[in-house]
Amino acid sequence: MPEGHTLHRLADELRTAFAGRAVASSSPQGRFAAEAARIDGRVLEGAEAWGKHVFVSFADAPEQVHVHLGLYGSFLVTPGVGRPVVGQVRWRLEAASTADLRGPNACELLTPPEVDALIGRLGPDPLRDDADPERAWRRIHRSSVPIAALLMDQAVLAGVGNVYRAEVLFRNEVAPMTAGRRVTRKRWDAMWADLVELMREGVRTGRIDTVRPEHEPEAMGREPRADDHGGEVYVYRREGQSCLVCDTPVRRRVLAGRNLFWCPTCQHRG
DNA sequence: ATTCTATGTCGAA
DNA sequence: TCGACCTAGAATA
Repeated sequence: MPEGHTLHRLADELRTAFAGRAVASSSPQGRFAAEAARIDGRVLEGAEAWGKHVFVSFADAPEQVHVHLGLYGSFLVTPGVGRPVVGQVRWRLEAASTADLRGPNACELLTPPEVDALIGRLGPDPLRDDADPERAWRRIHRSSVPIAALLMDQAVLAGVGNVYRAEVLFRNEVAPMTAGRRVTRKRWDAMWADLVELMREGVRTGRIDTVRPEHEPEAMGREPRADDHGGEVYVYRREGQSCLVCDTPVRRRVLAGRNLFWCPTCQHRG
């Protein structure tokens, strides 16, 4: 379930489990075998997330392993070593703990210039202290592209995915098809602050919860719902169900190949 | 048993 | 705008 919070959480887990330790590195599936062998036995130095990308570094090695989970990748860290391999494991790290990477969009060794180039293509990440939201604003405020598409553009903002996109638009009452240039500065500032808060909470809890206390089912006299993405949300994947705030049926449309969910009543601002 | 779907991204048409 | 990538679990038959 990879949006930015998942990757920052993963970087934290990898550091906690492996930083400062010599790690066994292998590719049970074989597709990362040659690269994994080059890392084998080295001391893992760090792991860091930029948007939806994770970079793992090793002592005495200039190259870093770049991992991108894509739509269905997973990187599971569990205690203990020597566990039998189940299914397709692209990369396995072992040192007291075991980390199994499956189905990634990318798992590759990158040179320092390649890492810099990749990071250079990314917009500010709300989860990073060094993020500069002004860079995102400069792109947004002179764009005719709908704000819903801009939020998903990793060159504009790094780490926001389909759930945070839908939810931050809802929480700030912004109509998704509003052109970037029609979004006010005040609204953008509020959306950025909201993303920082929501995504930090996501890193803390490992799930995406966006519903404010006053709109929780209990407060609204409704039955609690169990969402299949593991959190509580206003509109994401709630097509046809009534809006938690105004009862209007939640709408869905496909925008740039992705499902966009919104409440046509609550979301009316630019 | 098979088809479908997904919180993502790239490159060709 | 579309298919490809590539995996696991859920839904359908």
